[in-house]
Amino acid sequence: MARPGPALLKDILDTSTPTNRSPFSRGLQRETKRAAVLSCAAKLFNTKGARSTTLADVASRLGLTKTSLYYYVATKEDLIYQCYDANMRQAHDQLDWAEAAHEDATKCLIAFLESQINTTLRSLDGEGDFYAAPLEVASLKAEHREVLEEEYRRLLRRLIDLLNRGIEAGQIRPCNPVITIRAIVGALDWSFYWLYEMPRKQAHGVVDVLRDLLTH
Amino acid sequence: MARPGPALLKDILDTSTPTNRSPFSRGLQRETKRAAVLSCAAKLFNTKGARSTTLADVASRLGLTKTSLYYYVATKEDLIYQCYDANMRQAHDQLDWAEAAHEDATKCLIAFLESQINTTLRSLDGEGDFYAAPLEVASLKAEHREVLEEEYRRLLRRLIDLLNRGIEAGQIRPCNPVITIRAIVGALDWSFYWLYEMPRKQAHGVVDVLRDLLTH
DNA sequence: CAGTAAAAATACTTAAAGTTCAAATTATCG
DNA sequence: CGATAATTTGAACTTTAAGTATTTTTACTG
Repeated sequence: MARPGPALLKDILDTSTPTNRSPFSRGLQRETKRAAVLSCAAKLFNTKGARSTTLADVASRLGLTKTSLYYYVATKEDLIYQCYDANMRQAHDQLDWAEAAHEDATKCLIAFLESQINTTLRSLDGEGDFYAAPLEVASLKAEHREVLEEEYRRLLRRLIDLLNRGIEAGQIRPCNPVITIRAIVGALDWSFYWLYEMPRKQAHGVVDVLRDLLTH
Repeated sequence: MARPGPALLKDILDTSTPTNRSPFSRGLQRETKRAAVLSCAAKLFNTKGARSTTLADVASRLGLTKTSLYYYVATKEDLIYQCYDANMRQAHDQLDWAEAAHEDATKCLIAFLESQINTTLRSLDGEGDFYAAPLEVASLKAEHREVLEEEYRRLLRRLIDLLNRGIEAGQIRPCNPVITIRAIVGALDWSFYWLYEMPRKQAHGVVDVLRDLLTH
């Protein structure tokens, strides 16, 4: 897997403009950098596995020493958790957004899938967004795992609800909503890998395929 | 996740019958035990992640010390690889079997999905079979990872081919075969988790749902 | 029952990677 | 510029778990 070019932390931030030296800039930069740490870690996690990625790996790609990471995260477990949690939050946010934009349940579901695919694609292209495939949730401490699993179940419930409404409205053909949603979300969880090896044009058509599968 | 009861290695083998003391019994027992080691490891990998599971964890559940495991596997990496590889082989075997049993491409595809689901269910119920969700392939050494990924791609190609034939025959409605197969296989890769929390009766109906999704 | 090979245990070494701490550097602002 | 706070670092420290050498136990065989 070809990795995007180096993403040194100092290159991410533009400290030459006055804006970034405003009274708030300190805090802003810190949060921006924190996000950059998560994003960088997420990419490495996708490439070589979260548990096998060392903090030195992450630091090195950011042009830092591993000690410096502790300025942004408490522990490695915390780093993994934060990555997964950021993705869960983003998924819920995107669903919120889709629900606000579409009265129609089917359209809403499709819009959500589209935004998820787009996030993953932007992550692959190194365009700010990041996506960490939640493959190693099971390795987290119970306290973290349970939070994520609860949010995951809540997402499933929301999607199942939309699917049911789509079926009731006659837009989506009758199917077992639980299993159908599991299949779709399962596909999305792995999408990092298969979208990578797909021409971008085709990748953007994935949503159409999913829509056809559901509605026709 | 409730774990099945202890599966001590000595309890797995019945050494009281003459059959197991045949000239070949030594070799047979060794292979049986090796399989038991893989099976036990696979279950723990599913529960707490492959990389986070220690050899001591595996050994302890088998009623052994971790040193003894080295009698059956070369390294921990080897253990993980063997688990994943066993699953890949089994998938191909099951597909071979399905192809031998069904001339019809659609029936063959469905039969394969059914056997995969059944394997996972038997694994969950501790009935001999085992399934290790291949979530941490990315963490393996390139040499191991590449073998598995090649076999994975080969499986995808075989399934896509079946799907195409089913579409040509008019049994499966037109769809993008690459993405559809990715979704199905993605769903299967996670099935360990969602089948677990599903009533067994419903779980056995998963194949019907998938069939409906493809054919109607 | 004794000899022999397989299987497992004990005790140990080692390596890697997570984590801490005090010191040094850098940036901000009066 | 000089004080102060934010950021980063180097160098240890700690822990954990993989892996090894050796011995002991167990089970088969003649």
